[in-house]
Amino acid sequence: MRISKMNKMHNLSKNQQIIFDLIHKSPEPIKAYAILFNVQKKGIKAPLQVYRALDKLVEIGKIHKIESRNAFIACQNSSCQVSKATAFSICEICEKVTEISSASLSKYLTNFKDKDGMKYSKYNLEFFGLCKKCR
Amino acid sequence: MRISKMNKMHNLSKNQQIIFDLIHKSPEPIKAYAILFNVQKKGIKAPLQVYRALDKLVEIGKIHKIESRNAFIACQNSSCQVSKATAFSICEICEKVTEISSASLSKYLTNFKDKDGMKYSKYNLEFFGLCKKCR
DNA sequence: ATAGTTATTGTTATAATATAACATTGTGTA
DNA sequence: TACACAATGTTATATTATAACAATAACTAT
Ligand SMILES: [Zn+2]
Ligand SMILES: [Zn+2]
Ligand SMILES: [Zn+2]
Ligand SMILES: [Zn+2]
Repeated sequence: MRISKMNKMHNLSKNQQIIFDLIHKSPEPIKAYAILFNVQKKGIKAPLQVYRALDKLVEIGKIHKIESRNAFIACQNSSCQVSKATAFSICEICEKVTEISSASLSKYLTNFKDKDGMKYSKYNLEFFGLCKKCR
Repeated sequence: MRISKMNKMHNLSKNQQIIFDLIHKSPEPIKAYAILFNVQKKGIKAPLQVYRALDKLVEIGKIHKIESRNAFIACQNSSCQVSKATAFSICEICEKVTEISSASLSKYLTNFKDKDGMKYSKYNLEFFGLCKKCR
């Protein structure tokens, strides 16, 4: 039986793979139009092609959007099957972003209840400060 | 001695006041161009006039930007002198946003250290889920 | 195999969000 | 009064993101 080129394990499609590879090798968050510029040599010509791949990659947790920067990074956790509980530290000088994977932080936030006793299904946390190098 | 029209206590300038008033009476986060549309009758004609007022209002903690929505709400805490430690709950259906003021949450996050022992000077947290009405 | 279904791609145009640059006026301070 | 700084006005432009439509590729279930 022939192996499918695209199966249930979220194997990436051509555009998704091209764009993921670029984000993955980028040392800092990369913006949509910077991605577009970089993949034009691979035949991806239009913003929509980029945004569609980004949407999918975010949906399956391979990348995350840094909301305060409108930029994207590869998941550094290898455990974010879904982007529903994310935390990052962002250096305000060099713009380096690190994904925080702290069991106690995620436990605290996942279990957090507001004053009405309400729990939430998803969160995104961005810390700001200066990274080691920039202090 | 004459009382200054604009003093150190962050009294708002004309445009800042107009725009703050609008945001303050808005029941949900409002976007920059919706603000622009609403204040044109008051003589504010250009996006830059809106964005400049927004920048200042954010800086002094009178409003906050909801990053995932590119929209602005008035501070609901009356204690955010500066926008450096913010947390919100966002309903994914009706888009209602509530500012969370939980002493234990802010204490936890303000004191949070990453695995390098690093503390951060600022954070923004957005929780997502369904509000009471939408469940 | 094959029809039906869904995901992905390609393409053009346009919407929505945000800033640059420059000139001018208002305000607080000394 | 002079200086410095904050705020305003204005035009143009940059950046980020989506709408709408058509075509192809891949998966599902007979
Ligand atoms: Zn991740
Ligand atoms: Zn840094
Ligand atoms: Zn506040
Ligand atoms: Zn709701």
